[in-house]
Amino acid sequence: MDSKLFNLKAKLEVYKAMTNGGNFADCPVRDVIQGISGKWSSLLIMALAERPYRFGELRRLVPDISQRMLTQTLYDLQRDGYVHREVFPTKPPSVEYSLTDLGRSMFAPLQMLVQWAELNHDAVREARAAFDAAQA
Amino acid sequence: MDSKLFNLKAKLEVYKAMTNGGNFADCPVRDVIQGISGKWSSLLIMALAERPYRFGELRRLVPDISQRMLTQTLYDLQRDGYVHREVFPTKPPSVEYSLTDLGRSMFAPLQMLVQWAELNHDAVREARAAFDAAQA
DNA sequence: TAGTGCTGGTCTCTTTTTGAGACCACCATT
DNA sequence: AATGGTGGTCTCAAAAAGAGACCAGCACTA
Repeated sequence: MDSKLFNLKAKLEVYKAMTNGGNFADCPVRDVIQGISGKWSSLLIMALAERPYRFGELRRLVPDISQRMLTQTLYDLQRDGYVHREVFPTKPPSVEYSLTDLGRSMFAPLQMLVQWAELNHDAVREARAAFDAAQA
Repeated sequence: MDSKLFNLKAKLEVYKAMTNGGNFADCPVRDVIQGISGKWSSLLIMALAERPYRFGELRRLVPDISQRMLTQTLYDLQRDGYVHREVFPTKPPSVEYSLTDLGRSMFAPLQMLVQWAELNHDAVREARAAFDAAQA
């Protein structure tokens, strides 16, 4: 099998899905991507990929998230099926958040992006500095 | 038990995982991820990965983006080094946006996420429906 | 017994971000 | 002379996010 041809075909398939046949509005990929492209979503998924966390642990782990946004982002992730929420009847009741199978399967490609970010953050910062210098 | 020490250890573990060995003060992954996690960023990168586009083409391609957000998102992507902006001295002057090498290298892992989204958007939609039904 | 802290939130208010749409100069076509 | 396409900016309203007060329940402490 010709791997280049295969890649091209896969690529075209992806574009087709992305564009919903030429229409970028009402596209399922967009629907899914937007669900995880919030400011805190990917961060929380990365944290929960390591191990389950409780609400207060996450709050302390990500010090600059407001309690309100933590509640809401976890709610949204739970709604989309990435995160499982379990209440334990301890006193006081504790709530544990963990990734579902769907969440874990989504984390695999997300991790690629994280690795890219780690490798290329210098290039991005340099581009930013160069752009700002050129603007001034 | 020393809860402060425990929390600090957990913190370091997670950020180590996220940054693949980096430290907390300079968390590059978050910086980079947030640059492409906007509502329109990934969408425009996906479009420009196909071929260069002009401003008006992009506007028609993504009908529900406002002109203001298109301008701003392209500006941000250009600043971070993902997108190249070239003005052609035609009459009226036309502006072409294209991915840089950095942008193309970033699109590779982003594409993984897009493929995942294409394969799993049914699962996500079902999770959403089930969750909403359970809430009602 | 009264205070203090920890649990996981909700509620309100303010600030930031986004969206909708008017407006702009320039030029070609009709 | 009017119309439409070029790539924007500007203003104002709406939506989203941030800051911080507040809550009930229980455990520990003074």
